[in-house]
Amino acid sequence: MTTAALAAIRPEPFKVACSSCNLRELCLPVGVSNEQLERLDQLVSQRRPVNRGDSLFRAGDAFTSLYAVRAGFFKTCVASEDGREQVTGFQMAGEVLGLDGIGTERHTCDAVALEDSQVCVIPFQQLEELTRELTDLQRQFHKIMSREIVRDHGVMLLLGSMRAEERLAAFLLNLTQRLRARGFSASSLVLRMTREEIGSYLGLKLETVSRAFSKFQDDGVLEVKQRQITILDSARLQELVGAAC
Amino acid sequence: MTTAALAAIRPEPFKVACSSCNLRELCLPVGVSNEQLERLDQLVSQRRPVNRGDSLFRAGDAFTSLYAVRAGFFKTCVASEDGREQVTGFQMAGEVLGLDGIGTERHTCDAVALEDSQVCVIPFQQLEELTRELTDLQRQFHKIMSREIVRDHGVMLLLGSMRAEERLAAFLLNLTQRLRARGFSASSLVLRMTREEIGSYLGLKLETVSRAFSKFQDDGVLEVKQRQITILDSARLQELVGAAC
DNA sequence: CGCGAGCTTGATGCCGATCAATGCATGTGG
DNA sequence: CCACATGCATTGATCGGCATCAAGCTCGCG
Repeated sequence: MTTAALAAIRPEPFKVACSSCNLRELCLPVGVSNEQLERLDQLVSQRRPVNRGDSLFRAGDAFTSLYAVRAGFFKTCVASEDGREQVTGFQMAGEVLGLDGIGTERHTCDAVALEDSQVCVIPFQQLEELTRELTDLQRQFHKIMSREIVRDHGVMLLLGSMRAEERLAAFLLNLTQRLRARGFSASSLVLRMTREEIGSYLGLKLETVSRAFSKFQDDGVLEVKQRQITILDSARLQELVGAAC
Repeated sequence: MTTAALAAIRPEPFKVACSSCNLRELCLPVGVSNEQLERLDQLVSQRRPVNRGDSLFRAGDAFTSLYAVRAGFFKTCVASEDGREQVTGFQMAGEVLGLDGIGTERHTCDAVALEDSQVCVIPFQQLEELTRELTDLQRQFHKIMSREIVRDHGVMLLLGSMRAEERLAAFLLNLTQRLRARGFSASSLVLRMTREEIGSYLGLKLETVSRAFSKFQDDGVLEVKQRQITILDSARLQELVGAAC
């Protein structure tokens, strides 16, 4: 039996190839033609597993690569000198980690896996080289960076001008929207992060997050069972968020 | 008399050329060699004045160009659907505006001049083409985007975990640091924005900003005369900010 | 000079932080 | 298998920082 036939029977469980990745419509390859994708496949040849609780990189680490979340869930957080910590984002499949490191060639935040995860390693210097040749890839890379900036502005609006329940509502709607784009239910989700992590992201204490969840449950907007959330009244959740998130 | 001689006597007051711009060590040309700079000069051929109070672009406008602040001072702000507004940044000479528009090909925030200003217009599509050829330019462009992301993370930390006086201290130190990089005094500055705009940026009401200024003055940290600020005790200001900004 | 935008300062109230106790799920060793 | 520890979440009571409301003040400008 040929190796090709063998591969057909028992394919590599996680073949490292953007061209055959089911996330390619959400990730770096968006808009890149199939023949050009082969070039990207050569570049993104390495996978790296990250266990729950482990960090993919830490603030201060030398920057060499970007990472695309292949499976799992991450948080990124920055710390101030006196130890205060701020979660700056949560990343799910298809999203890119490490953009913060380009500017100074050192990472400026920690990226921590919130469940057992796997990332695709994208060596940055080679990516820059390839984007010089593949204009579609260049365009998509620039869009990813720009959207990160726009996302951050949305969080600044949230932190600067919304009240606790509005923040939580905006957070939940953002999560479900991203989950829906990945084919998951729009009304049922399992939180991968603790109340404390949600609070840090939203500029609230964990007790306040918990109270807001309880309030939403009392009002019939959500059903909350620990980290299992069901959205009962999506319209009301929308109303609670006056913001453009 | 030749035109060259004429030009020597009465040069164009604002020649549009990165190669002869005194901001080139802060702006897009950082790290770009002199011969390559000529290519950039061809691209950045247009200046645009923006009067105080006018906007350079607004949320929803089609995105075509980036803008480098040549002279003056800007704020960028996003608005939520229900009218709440959040200042997302203040930009001074050498800083780049418009990065938010790349992702969706529409601007997502307003950029408003806080004093009579002038920007260099950088047509984005042509910039992308040029970065494919000039690796130093590409590198610098990516760094500028990345630093914007890192800056935003710093603001998120500030908004999420600092108290009023800490926020104002961090804001002032950030401003003076950027002014110093432009050759201005590290201890004396004139604010170009109102208390309300500072408050919006810092997630505070204008009264709180005003009180924090008064407190700093009472404590001998600052001298405050309307918008004329003198820093008397820079070390104490640093202490007030535990953060890594 | 008088107007108005922006700033300061005071009095009061509320939202979310803080402190504290309990509940609940998971895991571990006796 | 149960007892207990541990981590996370919920809920209540109290407190404090900042928002809000309100009144004057300053300065530039027509």
